Amino acid sequence: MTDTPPHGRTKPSMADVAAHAGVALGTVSNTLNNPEKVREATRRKVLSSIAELGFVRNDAARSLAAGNSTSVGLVLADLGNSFFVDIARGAERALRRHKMDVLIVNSDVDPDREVHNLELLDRSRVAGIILAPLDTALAKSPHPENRATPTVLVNFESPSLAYPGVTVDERHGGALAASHLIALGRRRLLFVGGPRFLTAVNQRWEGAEQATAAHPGASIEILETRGVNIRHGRDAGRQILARGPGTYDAIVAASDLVAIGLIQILNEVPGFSVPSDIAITGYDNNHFASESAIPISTVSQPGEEMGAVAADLLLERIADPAAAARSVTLEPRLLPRTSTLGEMWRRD
Amino acid sequence: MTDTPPHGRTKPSMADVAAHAGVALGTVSNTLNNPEKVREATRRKVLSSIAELGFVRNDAARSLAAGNSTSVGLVLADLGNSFFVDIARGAERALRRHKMDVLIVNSDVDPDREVHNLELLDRSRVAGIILAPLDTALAKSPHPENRATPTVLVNFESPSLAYPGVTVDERHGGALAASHLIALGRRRLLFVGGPRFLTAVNQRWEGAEQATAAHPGASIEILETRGVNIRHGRDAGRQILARGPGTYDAIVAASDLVAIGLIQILNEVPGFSVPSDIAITGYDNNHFASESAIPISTVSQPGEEMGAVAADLLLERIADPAAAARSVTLEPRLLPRTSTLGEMWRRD
DNA sequence: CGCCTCTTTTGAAGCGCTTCATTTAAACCA
DNA sequence: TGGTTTAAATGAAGCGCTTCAAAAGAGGCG
Repeated sequence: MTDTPPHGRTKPSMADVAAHAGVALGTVSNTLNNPEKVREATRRKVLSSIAELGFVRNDAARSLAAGNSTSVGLVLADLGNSFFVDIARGAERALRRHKMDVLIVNSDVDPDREVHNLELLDRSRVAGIILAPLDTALAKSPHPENRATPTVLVNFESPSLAYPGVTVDERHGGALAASHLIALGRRRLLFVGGPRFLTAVNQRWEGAEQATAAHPGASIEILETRGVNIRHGRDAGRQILARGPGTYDAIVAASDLVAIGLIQILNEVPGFSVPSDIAITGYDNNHFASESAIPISTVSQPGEEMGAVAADLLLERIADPAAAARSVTLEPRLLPRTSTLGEMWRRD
Repeated sequence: MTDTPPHGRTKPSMADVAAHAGVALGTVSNTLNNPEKVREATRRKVLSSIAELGFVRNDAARSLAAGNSTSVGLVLADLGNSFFVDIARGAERALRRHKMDVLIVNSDVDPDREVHNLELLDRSRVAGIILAPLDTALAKSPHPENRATPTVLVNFESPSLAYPGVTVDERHGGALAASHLIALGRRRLLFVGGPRFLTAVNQRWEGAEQATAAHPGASIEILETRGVNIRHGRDAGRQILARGPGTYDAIVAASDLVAIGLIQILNEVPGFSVPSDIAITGYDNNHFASESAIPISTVSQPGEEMGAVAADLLLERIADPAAAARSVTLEPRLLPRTSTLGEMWRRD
């Protein structure tokens, strides 16, 4: 009945607000962006007009005019993987301190979508991009060596070191697991994981191998799997049983999921048990690693910290795009639990 | 040394491309948006200039000028919860068919951040928003009844039905679980979950209660917990043991995590086992529900379908914002597994 | 009261694009 | 070949904002 602003129909612009408040366009802009430049009375007038009209600033116009953006894009390889969610959380935490927002795009393990998402963010003119690919997918990117948008890599090293990046020392992680088992008195180790062409898997294996080699009397073999999911762990478990229980007294699994699969199969054998007969370590500190029936000793990747460090590197890069790319390597941490320590370890 | 375009320095604009190709600005635009209006030869010239200069269209400018956007915002309550990731996947699948992109923002269970994220997307002038809140958080939104951006709700019903929405029939899910247990011959049921003020939990309980009431001879009690994580399941398990094993012969857990916790505790008791002594159902079809040592019978929420339906509703709304809000309720599905069927059920 | 300084406010230019009324070139037909 | 259609290309207007030089207003002081 009245002529109150229509309900969310046409979105009011700054000009509408200015007219309604009886001030100039620039004053509205200042009220929002440089309030200290606007007299108290004026500011109040403007703010109440904004409220009354339900004005919402158009960020597309803002960033076009200002030539910068306050959002950062985060390209994640797989939202189903909690490691990437941790990265997102860490990045968000760090960026929120600088009043920046995070837009996440999910590539869902598909390299084509990763490229598409990268392009999407380029077009959107976000302030910067944090790219967390799955292994070697970046190679497929169209402008791998020279992206216009400031970019930081997580979990994968730029072959040319053209980008700043955050990685975790996978070799050290593998070594940590093997050393832990050896320290517990185990001698006949087996590494379970694959495929080997996955950089992370291969480095974990190399680390485990080296650590074992450094210890006379200990030996390690490898059982290559086709993936690192629970299913692959179960398959591997059956193969191990076929080789005869007692062939190995410890397993370094390439992932927590593999470890869970192994335990499910091995624990089915009467009179055989984890960890007394075979101690097992996982990798990733998957949420369920600590929650499963037999809490799994694991190597923890500092996902949140990686995200936070990546955010910091990105902010540096945005501030000075010309500076040399700085790379950070974080150390994984061993979290011993029941699957190696047995009853010595209790939850909580 | 040469004056080739500087490496990713200043981003070339359409005007640069036009100059380089020796055509008018509008022609470049047409090459990109209405190629059929441009002569073959011209188009090629433009395209090669684009490639040569490394031109990337500025979407902020595009959507400002065009007055529309090709991205949809997805506000997720908790990326750590695979249910929400499923929703994202479904929405993406549906929107990709219409060449629309999805930007995800994570509220991380914080209602304030949810509001902030909503505002962020409003400002970004995305084409529409799919909001998947955790329970009743929407009530905190500043303009709950009248958002300017087309919005669709997932997993939570708009109190005033002002928005289209997709929900799942939680009551039916609870009934499904209870009926299943009763059909297996169980009679002394217990519902474990909480807190009750969570709509979903309460409705699951109501459904279970009604289904049980419909069956003479069967009874159901409730054990309210403070949350629906594994920890809460373990706590509840200890309480149940304190009441004496045998008090109940079946449990309807409000979530898979609770079910896992319960099983961990109950299975520790010698001579007592799931499901022979107590059958247990979970809820959510969490990824680990089928992968845990005792695969858990569960009620599956069609997360991906919910996301896809939400996307369709949103597209409808974008096309005709004035149309009445349409709401869709999907039915959950019971997935019987070992935790109720025992050895009758085998993985795969 | 008048002059000078500091604070506010103004409004036009321009960010990079889409659109569309015009102009120009090509194609067709008698 | 001249006139008419149709296809292609042009370029100015304008999307909603930030910026900034310039104008206006407010104080301050002798």
